[in-house]
Amino acid sequence: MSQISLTFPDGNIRHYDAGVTAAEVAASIAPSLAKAAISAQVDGAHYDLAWPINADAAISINTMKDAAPALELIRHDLAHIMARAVQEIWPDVKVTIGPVRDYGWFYDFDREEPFTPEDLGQIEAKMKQIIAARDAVKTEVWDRNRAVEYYRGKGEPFKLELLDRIPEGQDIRMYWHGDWQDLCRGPHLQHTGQVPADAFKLTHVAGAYWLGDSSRPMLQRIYGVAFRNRDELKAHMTMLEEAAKRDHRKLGREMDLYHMQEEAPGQIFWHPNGWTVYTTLQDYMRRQQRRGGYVEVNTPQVVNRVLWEKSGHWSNYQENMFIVEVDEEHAREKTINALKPMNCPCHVQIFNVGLKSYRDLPLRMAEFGSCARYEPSGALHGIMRVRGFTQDDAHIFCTEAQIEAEAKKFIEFLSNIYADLGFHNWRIKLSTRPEKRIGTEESWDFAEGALANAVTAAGHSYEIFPGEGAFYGPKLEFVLTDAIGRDWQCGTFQVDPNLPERLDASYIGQDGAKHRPIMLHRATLGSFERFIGILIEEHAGKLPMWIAPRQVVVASITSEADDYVNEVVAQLVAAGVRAEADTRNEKINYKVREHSLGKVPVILAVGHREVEERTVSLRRLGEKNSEVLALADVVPALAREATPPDLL
RNA sequence: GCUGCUGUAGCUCAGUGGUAGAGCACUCCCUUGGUAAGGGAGAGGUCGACAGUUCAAUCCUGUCCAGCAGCACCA
Repeated sequence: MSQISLTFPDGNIRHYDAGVTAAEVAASIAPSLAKAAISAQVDGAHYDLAWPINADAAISINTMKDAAPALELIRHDLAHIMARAVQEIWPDVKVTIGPVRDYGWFYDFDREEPFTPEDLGQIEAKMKQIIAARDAVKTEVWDRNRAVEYYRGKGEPFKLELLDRIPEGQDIRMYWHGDWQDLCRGPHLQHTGQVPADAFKLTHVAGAYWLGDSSRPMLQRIYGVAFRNRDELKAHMTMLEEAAKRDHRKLGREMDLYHMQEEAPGQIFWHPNGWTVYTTLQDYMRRQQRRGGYVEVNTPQVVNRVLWEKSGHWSNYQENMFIVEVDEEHAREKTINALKPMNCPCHVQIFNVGLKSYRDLPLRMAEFGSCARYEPSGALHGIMRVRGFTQDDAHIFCTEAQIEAEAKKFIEFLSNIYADLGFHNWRIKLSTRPEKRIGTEESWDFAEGALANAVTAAGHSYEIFPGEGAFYGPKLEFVLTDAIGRDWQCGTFQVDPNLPERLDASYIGQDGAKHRPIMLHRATLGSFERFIGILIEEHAGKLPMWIAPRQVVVASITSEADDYVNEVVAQLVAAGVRAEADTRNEKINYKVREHSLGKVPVILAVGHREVEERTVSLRRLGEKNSEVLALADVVPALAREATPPDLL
């Protein structure tokens, strides 16, 4: 038998017979390690302790202390244990797949009746029994025909389909614990008892399409979370509770920012507080765009279908558009219009008026464009995914050679704005050519290269999402994460040679001939609605002072201070601060509590003492202590704090 | 759009086949109180909408609407 050399993390090299398992390697080092071992990394790949190692490799033995592999194994094995538990309780349920995901796993089942919350309790109890049984786990490599026979005999159509999808030549591995088996590539723990029985929880059931395809059957997906021990599980549950407190839908109500109601699903009734946030942000963006070399325009809401036919939206986007039929006088047929779902076709109309010269390029045309999209009902989510929204949209008409510089300029523009708004953790995705696309390979190479170079030149990195680009060109997406870890695309930068072509945009080049411009679609915040939602969650409602709708509340401690309260408010308002008086007949405790819950950044309390001394007692949101300051000093200081960062 | 769940006062939620309750919020009164809920009284609901079953429906059934969790969608 041939020998192989395994290199350990400390640089040691040991020699073993080829085919040695990680379990044997661990045993050769120390009995304690053999006992603690759960898996190994072999040349970076995650290996089951029982798999043979056939060639020289770098190896390290994993124990429960290695969080990533430990969690992977625990969650993975729990998926199998759950599937077994379900089949033991309901033998006719068909099993499908059950991958590991953030914080846990899920498994999809095919069953007539829905799983109920009580069922989850029953499944959990059964899982604990399986764990307590400490059934040994074994993996076998099966011949394809045998596996097909087996699943045919058992009547597991989904497994048969999975087998079909395993490429010829790849091992078909069967995973066993007790009498139960599942098709699985592993790796696994050595026995079910290695899974902590008190550190997992089944969380919820939801529908999910088989293989993610909406034309396939809908299965029932059971989600679970799992950790290495009870404390980690508890910490996770606490984290979820904290995240729920940041939910913009809850905070939006508590801060009296907006509401929604069923007569206008997916649309927002902005209250005075919310509209203050909105307009503050919009004013800020308008200043930024002016500085950034944009011109601002405004275009119609209701546009005849003829334009949408030309732009291609009518054939590609119609089911997402609000169609408006108008019975015009004297017209033989109804006129069909659509609310604009995007601003781009209208911007091209402006570009197309008059002749444009190469000297006009790049032409950066911005609009706070109100759009209406008939989003699927199940997609609606608070103010983050709505049917009526306003984009901070712009289209840059330019030449191909200008793409890279414009992209770099935009990334810098966006970085500064995100920083001003308190966002420092965001990612850039580069979506490249999809399968269905137009344009030459050279033009794709060029555009993708220009975007990639621009990101690097602006000092950022990007992740590539192959095939995720639009059919006409690649794009950059700027992604922020919400309170419970969901990603939201906000900024975007897309290269589009298609729409200028369709809508016949052109400019006169240096050579005196007509040329086709490239159009760059770009948005920084994305939509004000979504961005405000993220802003609320990011700051847990404690918005930066300059954005907060009510910046200062001046509260009287005794009604004898009311006149002074009004004087302080008047001075603050005159200095440009959004200040309000609270002279209600309530105790100061009550007022402090209420305005703290309402997320007012600064409360100024005034009583006899402050009236006498012409001071205020200043308390900041989230702080216990207050400080007494001279009114003459406080007004300019707060005015400064309340000023948008670009105006300081 | 699909699967499941939910819809009772402004908010959070009890509850019942015989047309409804709590706490907070709101209004008024008392209280003038020093940094996260002072006390009392009062007002407030077509029990999501529409059908059906029933002597009787907020409760049972059906359809629809909306919300929630996922999935799909998100040029």
